[in-house]
Amino acid sequence: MITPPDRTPLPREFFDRPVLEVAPDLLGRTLVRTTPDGPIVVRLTEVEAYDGPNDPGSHAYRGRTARNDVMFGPPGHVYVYFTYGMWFCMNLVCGPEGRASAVLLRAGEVLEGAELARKRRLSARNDKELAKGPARLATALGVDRALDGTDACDPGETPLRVLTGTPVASDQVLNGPRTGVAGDGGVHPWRFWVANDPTVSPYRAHAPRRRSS
DNA sequence: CGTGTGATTGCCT
DNA sequence: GGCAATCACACGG
Repeated sequence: MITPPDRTPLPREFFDRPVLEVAPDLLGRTLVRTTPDGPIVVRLTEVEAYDGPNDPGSHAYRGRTARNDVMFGPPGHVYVYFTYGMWFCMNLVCGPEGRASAVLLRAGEVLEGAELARKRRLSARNDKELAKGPARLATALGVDRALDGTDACDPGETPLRVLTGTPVASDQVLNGPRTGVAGDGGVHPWRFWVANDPTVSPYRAHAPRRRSS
């Protein structure tokens, strides 16, 4: 018998903890994106931790700027950034406030609203690919910079929130090097994913760009 | 299946 | 000016 997922929103205290505690604890949780056309619901299967100014892989490593401002704010808020000239990726800010740590949401399994996600992810060959990768996840959910700084723990209307869901047992959580992170930041095994889950994105080591002629 | 490369813009040095 | 917390597609085995 299948236990229905718990639909209680995660409180701000959940995120007001060290990012290395929060990141694995997010796996299996339920991400809800509210759109005018209806909700899109995703079960989180892959995340990465970024630990503020002490982490060379973090956007906050070189201090506060206009882009990463939200990371330095209170936990439970959404940090969205634009990258490679085309894509958005989303994070949830963790505690303590001011440390500028955050969890990058990298992949998930679409539980509801797959038909809405498919309209934004026309190249997806099947439903497992709808949110397999951080930019794909953001695209599937219709997340862009308009959501940067929004509060995922607001008790009222929120475009994005996280529910208790059914957290993954710790022996089903694997970890390894972060994807696409260059230099010293690549040494930290701060990518966390659900074992044997087909919606987890393939690992890609960081590849420096070559000059085109 | 794998590897290689072009796309495209904003950010930071 | 260099390059990024990426993706899609082409091509070869």
